[in-house]
Amino acid sequence: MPRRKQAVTIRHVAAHAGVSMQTVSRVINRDANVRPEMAERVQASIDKLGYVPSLAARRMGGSRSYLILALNDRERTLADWESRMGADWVDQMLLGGMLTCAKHGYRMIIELVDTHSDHIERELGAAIAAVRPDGVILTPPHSQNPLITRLLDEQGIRFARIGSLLEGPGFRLTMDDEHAARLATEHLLQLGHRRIGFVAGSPDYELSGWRVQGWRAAMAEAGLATDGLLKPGDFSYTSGVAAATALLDGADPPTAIIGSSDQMAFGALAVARARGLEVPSDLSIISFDDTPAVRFSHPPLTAVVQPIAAVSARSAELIIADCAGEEPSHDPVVVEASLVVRGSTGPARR
Amino acid sequence: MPRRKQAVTIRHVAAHAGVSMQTVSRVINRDANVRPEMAERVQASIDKLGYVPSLAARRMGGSRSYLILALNDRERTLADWESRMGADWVDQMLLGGMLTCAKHGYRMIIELVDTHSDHIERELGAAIAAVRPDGVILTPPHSQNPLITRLLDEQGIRFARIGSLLEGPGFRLTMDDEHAARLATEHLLQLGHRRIGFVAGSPDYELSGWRVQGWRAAMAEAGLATDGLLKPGDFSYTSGVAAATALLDGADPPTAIIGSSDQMAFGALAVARARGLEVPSDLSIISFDDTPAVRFSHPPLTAVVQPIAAVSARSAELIIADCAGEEPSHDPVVVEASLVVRGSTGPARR
DNA sequence: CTGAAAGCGCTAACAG
DNA sequence: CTGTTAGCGCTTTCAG
Repeated sequence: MPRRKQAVTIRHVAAHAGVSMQTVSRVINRDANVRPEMAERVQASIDKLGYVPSLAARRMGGSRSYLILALNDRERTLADWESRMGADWVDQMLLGGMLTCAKHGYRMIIELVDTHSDHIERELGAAIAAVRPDGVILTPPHSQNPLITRLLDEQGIRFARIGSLLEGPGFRLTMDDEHAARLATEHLLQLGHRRIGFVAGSPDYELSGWRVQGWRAAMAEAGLATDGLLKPGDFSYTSGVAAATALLDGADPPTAIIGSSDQMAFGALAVARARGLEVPSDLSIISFDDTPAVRFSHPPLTAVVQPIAAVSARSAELIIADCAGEEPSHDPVVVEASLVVRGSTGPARR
Repeated sequence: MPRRKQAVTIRHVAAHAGVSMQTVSRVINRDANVRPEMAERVQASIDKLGYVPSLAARRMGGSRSYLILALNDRERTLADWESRMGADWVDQMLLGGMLTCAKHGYRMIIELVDTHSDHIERELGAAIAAVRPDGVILTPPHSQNPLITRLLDEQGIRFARIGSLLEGPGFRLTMDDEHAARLATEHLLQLGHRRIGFVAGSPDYELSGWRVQGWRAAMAEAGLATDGLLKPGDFSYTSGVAAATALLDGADPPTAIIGSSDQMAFGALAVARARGLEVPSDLSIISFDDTPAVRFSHPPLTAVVQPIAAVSARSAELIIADCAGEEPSHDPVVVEASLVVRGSTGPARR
């Protein structure tokens, strides 16, 4: 094989511009201590030679790695990919995170880690040792896993926790699930619904509780009772079926159901269909997530949109700004979710 | 901020095991020239200390970067992500490529590059200079872009070309689109169809031609004419609508249509519906790609499955084996596509 | 504001 | 088979 063409290094640029390597380094790192004309000259050489610094060498030099790790739950992610049902959580993370990284010269690397695993620390530790990322973006349920956050904290690696408000290190970001649940509930209230059922998400997720709170609060403000209207679930289709069945079998069944995930809402839709209930005329349904599938059901689902791309982008920004030395606030960042009205919600039947 | 905990390096392991750094290096690189007992002792120290070599340092040492770049078309990928219609090309690449990389200690980095851009070389060159990947996986249409393949070749970077059989450097992989088109055509022939329309994909893609060939060959073998049955398309929904319209407006309209993409097949489905044709009783439809959306249409589409995960995995394997010094064959690798029969195909109407 | 020196963690090329 | 030596390309000291 032909010898790999030697790439242009900082040394070449230095020679070309007639300055020290150090000055070139200062220019590429936007260091203030460079005379403008000097910087300009160096920049000209950089452009001329098409110089791009090597990530590996920069890392070795003792500075940043310009790498951000996006951690996702291995089991769930693989199941999503293999089932090919269109769940696009990772894509949205890439859309927001990767593009933001690119804008700042960073790259994003996706990493899958088991949640329910005793060697979680070994797995994550190995990834960190190998990659030495400048930051890690944690999604639920990792974002609230103390094994993970502690490890990261000990290693002095900054990280963002999406969907967690637990005290502790790391940037916290939420999509204000409570508010989102209110939005959904209020939409139904405006349509005249009075009995609105709610299917909770897995209790392992902080945000499951927030969503219940939002629904409860909106119902309370409307002066409505919630007795028998809350059913547990775990985000899965089957749990949605079970919850909807329980809800509709109740003494005073709801005319609308909010599911804490798209899958659970689909479960409710199936139950409705099986019982000959028309959606939305007999039963309105709202889901959480707004994954692609909700666009394809009949009717398509009114859904709470999780702005994953936006929150990933913010996560990356927080990490990158922190790397750059900007002293950032550690207050939770809120990227508000919104409601997209589609065909699964309509006026309550009188 | 607390000083970043100094990670364990090869030096620590060497000291712990009482050997030279070089010996440790040999062990982690599975070099043959190490006595088994020695290797065992070193490995014990590695495990004890939880040592994981730094990617950056390995790169700097002059060996591999353990990074593989997966190049995708920027415009199309972003459009897919933003539309949230469930296209999962990137996910499938990750599923196959990332997992394979992980198995060998590599990581995969997704990179988006404009196809129709004059600064394509600058963009790609910069990515390569920064990352110094050990290999690049090219998907269509990049895989047949001479600007890209030449650049990679000049830089001495190995790469895999998915969906291209053009002569030249790089590993070539296909999903045997010709065979796939035959499969689809033969399925329809068996159902008694004699007039089978075909909507071609964008002529910018080599595989568009292969698919047409497969269809033509199968028709010829069945002794059937193809006059007026081939319509051009560009993979898009609207082109599918146009093609299906032209086909059904023809003198002797087809009873079945094969679309070279899911989107074009959806276009055909829409046209059929608009004309009051029942699918599959009045018109059978088959699509190429098998993206998630085909599972959600009514009826769900019979489709040619593009085994993107498998072909990405093979790509990564080829690159990694090549890096490891194994002398690989440069014959095209074929990962066969398959046909999934769903509800959009049925017996031809008599 | 700029330059020189030292070293990051690892591996290649040699010695032994 | 194992150890020694010399960098890789950059950034961090620290001088000027």
